[in-house]
Amino acid sequence: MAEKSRNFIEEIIDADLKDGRTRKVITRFPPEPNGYLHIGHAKSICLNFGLAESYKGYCNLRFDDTNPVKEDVEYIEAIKRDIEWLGFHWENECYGSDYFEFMYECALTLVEKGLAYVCDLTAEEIREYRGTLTQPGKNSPYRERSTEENLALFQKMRAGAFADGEKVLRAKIDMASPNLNMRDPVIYRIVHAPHHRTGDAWCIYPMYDFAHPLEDAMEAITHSVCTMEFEDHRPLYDWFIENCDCKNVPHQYEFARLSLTHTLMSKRYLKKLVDDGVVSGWDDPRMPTLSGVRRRGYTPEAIRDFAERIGVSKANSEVDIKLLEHCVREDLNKNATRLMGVLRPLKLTVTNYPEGKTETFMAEDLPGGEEKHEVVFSRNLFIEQEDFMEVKPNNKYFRLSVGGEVRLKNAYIIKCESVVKDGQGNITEVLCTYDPDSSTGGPTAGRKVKGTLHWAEEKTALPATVRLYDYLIDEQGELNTDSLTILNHALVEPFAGKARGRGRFQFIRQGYFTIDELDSEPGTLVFNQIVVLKDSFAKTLKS
RNA sequence: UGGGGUGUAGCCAAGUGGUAAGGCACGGGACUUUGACUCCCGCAUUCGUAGGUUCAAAUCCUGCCACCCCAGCCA
Repeated sequence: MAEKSRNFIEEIIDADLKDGRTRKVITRFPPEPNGYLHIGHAKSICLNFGLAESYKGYCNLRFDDTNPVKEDVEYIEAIKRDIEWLGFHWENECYGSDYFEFMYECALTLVEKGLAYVCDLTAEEIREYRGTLTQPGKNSPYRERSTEENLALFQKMRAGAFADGEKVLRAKIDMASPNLNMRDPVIYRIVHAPHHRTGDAWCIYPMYDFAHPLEDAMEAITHSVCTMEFEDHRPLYDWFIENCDCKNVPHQYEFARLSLTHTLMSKRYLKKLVDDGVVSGWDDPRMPTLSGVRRRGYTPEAIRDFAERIGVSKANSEVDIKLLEHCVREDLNKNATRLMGVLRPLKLTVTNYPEGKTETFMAEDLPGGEEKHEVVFSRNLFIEQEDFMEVKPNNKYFRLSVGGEVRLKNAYIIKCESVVKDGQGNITEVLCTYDPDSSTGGPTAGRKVKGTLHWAEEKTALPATVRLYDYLIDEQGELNTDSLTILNHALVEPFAGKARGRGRFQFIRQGYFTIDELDSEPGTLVFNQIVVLKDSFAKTLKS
């Protein structure tokens, strides 16, 4: 049995700790409050909070709210709820906007050092001056303004003297750098829009590249872990830390973001699904959001286990969603209360069982477990339509057919004697006899029969609405609107009533059904079916 | 065709000069009052590729190939 290997970031930290560069590990999880967290964020959350946990440091939750037009307080609460649900605790709840004054001071420092200037070029002109991937850019005509003029102009920007887009503050670095991020990046832009936290206190807002390192420095972050696309922003990150004379020197490290097969995770698409009404909201059980999979019955333990298993590396990869499903099943299998349920009821009458008689059997909550609940048996039952065929198709058929025997789980072995049909020839009822000695502990309890069926008793079973969330995309890769939501009625054992709102249970064979904790509709169950958003659907959204 | 990054099994991923961990998936078998679970067994003579160094290379060197990211006043 091999030891759990350390990921490359842990090795960096080990080295930093060893040679004294770091005394206490401080990380941060810095979402922009512009959408809900999804499984991809879970990887980052587990990494950042997990690192802090295992090195006995701490992790801050920081809302990177430097762009007022995209952000909203609605998302802040949702994000906090999801992180807590995953089981992590932040040391400090921070906001980039809390540091606006500090960032402004830093910008002033850069201006005073001659390392930043106010530029009057339009957005289009800046793009033209930036050059291309293969050609160097050229200097802005405003690049050589005097420090005094820059100071005055920047202060006027803050004071609201200019309209949106009229001027920007830029870092003076190198317009010929092969790294486009270093070609005099914009660090402040004018946005006359109310900010969800600072209101109209500001009309200039710092850009990510400028704000992020300063936020990290402000919070004494030691290891600023982000995704690969920021790798070539690192020289800029270091440039700001150095030139703004930061006391704390954080370092940025990058890892590959999570990509899952059959799943779309960009906020842009998820937001479109919500805005277009394709789903009922960010927490629709078909969504790959944390709030969505939570409603689908995923557990935080399963997600954390998944994050652990996929590892952390720099290789861009696509993880098979089967691994996520495996983690969920494994956790559910250990902890999910077992109940029986019948989705599409087919009447079953035990003809040799006395009318009016009932018996109570004990059913294990978990296989082999101590906890049990009662199930009532009588002459009048229901089984799943799918579990019956008048004529068995072959010898690999494990369910009930005329002349065949099966066990009703937790109860008796029954034999199908005949069926009742309606005028159209549809089977409306199955007539069976039972073996009175075959219940648990009985003389013939050990008899081997082909299969075991779930069942529900006519009078004691609870009706419930089961919502089957099916694939958004059919096998041909086309959007199948008919399958979006299928409502079914089901009968479940009385125990379901007690479990409602907290329990999870395994249902029938293939899937896990969970009790929807967030749905207000009583007795609503959600079929644990993963949402599939195939590439073709991504194309549909793009067009 | 500028810069940055990544290539180990169908999918992730360890491995840091001493002869390819582990998980998922998959296949076979045992067990079973869930066709589930559990338990066994199998699954890379080879690490993108071509050379080189070495007693020894996935690991070091050189060339080549493939894929990802960057030209927002988004993050």
